[in-house]
Amino acid sequence: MSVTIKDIAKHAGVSYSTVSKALRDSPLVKKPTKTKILKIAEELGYQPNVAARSLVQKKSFTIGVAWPSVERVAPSILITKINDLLEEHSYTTLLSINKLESAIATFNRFQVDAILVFGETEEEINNLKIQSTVPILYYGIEQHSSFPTIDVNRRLAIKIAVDYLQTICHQHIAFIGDLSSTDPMQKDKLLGFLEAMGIERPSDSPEFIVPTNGLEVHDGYLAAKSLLSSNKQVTAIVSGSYDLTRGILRAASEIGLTIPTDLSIISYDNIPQAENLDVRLTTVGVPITRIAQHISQTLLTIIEGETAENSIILEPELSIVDSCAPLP
Amino acid sequence: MSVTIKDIAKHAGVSYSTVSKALRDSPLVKKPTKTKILKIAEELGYQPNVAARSLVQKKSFTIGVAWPSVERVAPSILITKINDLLEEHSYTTLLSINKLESAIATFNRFQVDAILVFGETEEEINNLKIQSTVPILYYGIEQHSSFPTIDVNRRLAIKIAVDYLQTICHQHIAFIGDLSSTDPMQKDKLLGFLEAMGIERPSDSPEFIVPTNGLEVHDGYLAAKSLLSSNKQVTAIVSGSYDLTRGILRAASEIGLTIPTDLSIISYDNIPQAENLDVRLTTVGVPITRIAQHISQTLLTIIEGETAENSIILEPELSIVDSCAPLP
DNA sequence: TTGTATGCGTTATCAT
DNA sequence: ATGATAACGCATACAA
Repeated sequence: MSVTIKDIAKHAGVSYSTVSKALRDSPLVKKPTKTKILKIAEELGYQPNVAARSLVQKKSFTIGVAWPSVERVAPSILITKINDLLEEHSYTTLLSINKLESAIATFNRFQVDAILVFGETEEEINNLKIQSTVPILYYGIEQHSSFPTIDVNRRLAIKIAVDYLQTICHQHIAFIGDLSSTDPMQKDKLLGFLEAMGIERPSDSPEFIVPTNGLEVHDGYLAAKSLLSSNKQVTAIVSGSYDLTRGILRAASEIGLTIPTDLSIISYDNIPQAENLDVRLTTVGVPITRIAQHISQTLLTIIEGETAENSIILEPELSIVDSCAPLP
Repeated sequence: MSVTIKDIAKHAGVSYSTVSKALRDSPLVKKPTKTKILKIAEELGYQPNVAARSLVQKKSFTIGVAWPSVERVAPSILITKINDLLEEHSYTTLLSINKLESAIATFNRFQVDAILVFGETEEEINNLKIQSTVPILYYGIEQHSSFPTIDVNRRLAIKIAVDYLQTICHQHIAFIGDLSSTDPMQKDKLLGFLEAMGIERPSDSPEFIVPTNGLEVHDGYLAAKSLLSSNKQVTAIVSGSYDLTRGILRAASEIGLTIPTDLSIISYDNIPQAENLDVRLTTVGVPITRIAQHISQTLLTIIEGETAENSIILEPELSIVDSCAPLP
């Protein structure tokens, strides 16, 4: 049986409403009584009952995150960041790994203050039978006007990378990316490459588009190995993800290519580079901290009831460092 | 504003206590009224308020999962399975990625019925300041008597693998595993290898212990490449994880070794092998479905208030298939 | 400054 | 078979 404010009241010899005020640090209660009550609460290991509180306040200070694909690594870093930011505003995040439909139902029953949905396709969202009382924010689907959405412009990111390579005189530029799944995020990157290179269909220029079988380091390694061992005169590679890039670097070093002298690389990326690589990577993308800030800010806004702007698209930045050099 | 049983009552022209009974499918209410009420509830998109319910029932039918390290892939498959099993008993799981201390606090405030803690070290657990009203089950720490624990005998698993290889005449057996972190689970596997081989310290026989820099496919690939290119006469490899094994297979095939003719491999593993590899792997470990069943069963038991057996250790199985053959 | 009373949405008990 | 009412833990408007 857990301890309630009434227990504290009994110990302190005051009424339980005084305890309630003291715990909420109300100015309506004298310093001495307040400290005394706080001390007793501490000793008794009091934890406020969210159920009771959210019943009366109609607010739980909790944000539900629907996350059907726990297996994916990239979003998990983002979630951690968002969680930290929301914590600063005294909100807690709770994740559900159920199917989207039942995750939303659960969060509604729990009366969370807002729901964040991660990387579902637009079709899944439109097929939802459920109507949610709680406001929902979607991340990682294509822009759409009928519900609030926040996303990253991946197409433009890759385009920026290619454009930059071209301005520093590269012509034989290859794209290594994962096209094995139906993941729209990965497809978007290819589209950016095609657009920047002025290619209509991938089949028009298959020699410079190297599809991988996944997003792991080894997938990048295999793709780069096959590309670089062939005798195509590639001078630059645009990589679809940080992990793929790590594999590419490994392949290049095995073949004896120096970065950026023999080969330039720009990596799509929005995660901080913890790992110490041989080269500091030139990257393009939206920094993950910026994404996290936007998402948590938007969540707080829609909780306030102010209808936030629908369809926010974050624009990528090119961060030029060492893995990329102009052609003579 | 969300719809309550009172709203339904108004629409149906009955008292709200009747609605409550109807929704809970009580036999105390007539068929016609029941169906009518259910229909209205459906139309109005009614979702029961967990706060109110758990306040009076002192039960939320929810299990909190403390999961501070979202980034790791292996446990996520396990969580998904546990979630499915609990769902069959009409329990919902909610994950928290906060630090253990605040995750437990949150779950206590939410009055979840039980908490499952994933892969913390014993030290962290002993340092917890917080006292939890809610029963806690720990997974993936060393056995300990003072709180309920469930874990897998990894040491024995690797030992079984080595023993088996020795009975089929292998002598030059190598171990490839991740020793880069302080993860006790990985250390345990090494201990099993040392024990089975009769080695005191790793430094006594460094040529057959190949540490990797992580648990990814590529880490296994690199380790195997260096091991197999050297001229040590290794006839069998015991691998610390499924991903490492994938890398090892890749390296072997590049070098031109046929499995199991030229090289036997036993992989530690407790995940189902979705991927189609060239060889069906001989594995050792506790099947993940069995782990999930034990965990969810134990959770339900401790919720009932029956003090479950402390420190359950699941014993591994050897599953002999194709990647392993006797030496002539 | 402190105490009393009311209501949040639901279940459960009791009366009709 | 249905309705009225108390109780769960808490916040808050109001009374003292």
